[in-house]
Amino acid sequence: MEATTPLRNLTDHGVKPSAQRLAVMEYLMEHLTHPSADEIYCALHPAMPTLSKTTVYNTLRLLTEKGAAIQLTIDERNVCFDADTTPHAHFLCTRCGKVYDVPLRETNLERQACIPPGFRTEQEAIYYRGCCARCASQGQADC
Amino acid sequence: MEATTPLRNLTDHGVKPSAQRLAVMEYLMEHLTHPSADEIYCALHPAMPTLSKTTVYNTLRLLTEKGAAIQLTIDERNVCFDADTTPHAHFLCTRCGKVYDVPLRETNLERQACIPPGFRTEQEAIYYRGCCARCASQGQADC
DNA sequence: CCGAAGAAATGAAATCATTACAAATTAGTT
DNA sequence: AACTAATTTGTAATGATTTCATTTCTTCGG
Repeated sequence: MEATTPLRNLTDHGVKPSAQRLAVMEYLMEHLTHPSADEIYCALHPAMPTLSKTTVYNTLRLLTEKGAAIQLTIDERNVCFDADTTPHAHFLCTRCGKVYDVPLRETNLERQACIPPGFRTEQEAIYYRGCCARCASQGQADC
Repeated sequence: MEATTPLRNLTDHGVKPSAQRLAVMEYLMEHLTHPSADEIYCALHPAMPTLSKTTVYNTLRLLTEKGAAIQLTIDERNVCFDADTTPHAHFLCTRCGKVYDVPLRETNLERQACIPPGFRTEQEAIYYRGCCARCASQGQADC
């Protein structure tokens, strides 16, 4: 699934490429660490000094609208993004703040809940919160 | 599960009662519509003019820490809250913004994903987004 | 190759949810 | 009543995100 390029990933999802959009897409594909808009901006800005934060926000919205990326609301502090659009869950460590990918046992997630008739599901997400292995081993009493 | 009172719901979860905490808890139990902190504040303020928004935020954090309520991050605009702490999923209609409860087929949600060893899960959530039945029927082309 | 029209990007200012903090109030205890 | 701790209050700060008017690119016909 990493066999595609940032450019193809844009065009395949109907996003007209630009230098900025390519940069954001490339960053997302190379950093599957669920970065926030601000993290992406700060990482890209040195090499692309004219990049504006608004453009990063606009691009991320476009990417999620077109299905080229996923928007995660697992962290109440800020939205973060994932270029891996295949079905998987996420785990937020409330100690270190890191968001981990978690594989799913079944891919047909909709089967899990009884969505009432007439409702049309467009996105689904499974979020876990807790303490990750690293924090648990290094951690204090509450871990 | 609605067989308890706001007062009991507080004390059973180790929350020392106060007029403000009771008011917030009572509002949550009577309005299972997943209100935000601001909605709760605006609803309670007329009858309790000295109530401050900070207290609402503090109380909601306390309630979720003690397990007397659930914090939902399904809406990226603001966190919202649910006094129903039994396992169930949520559906956000991106048209009207309403958050619906969705029953689960299986209650052992952790079985669903492969949480790596050493990770300790403290909360789990299943979120759906899409178009609710009401918006779909009233709705425009995209519904 | 040139210029118009539309699309995209920029940057500054506004918005809005949430938090920080210090002062005031209330509750609990001797 | 007096004292201490817990709670509440209100204002100010923070910080993510959006708005919007202006500027810069693209594209495309002539």
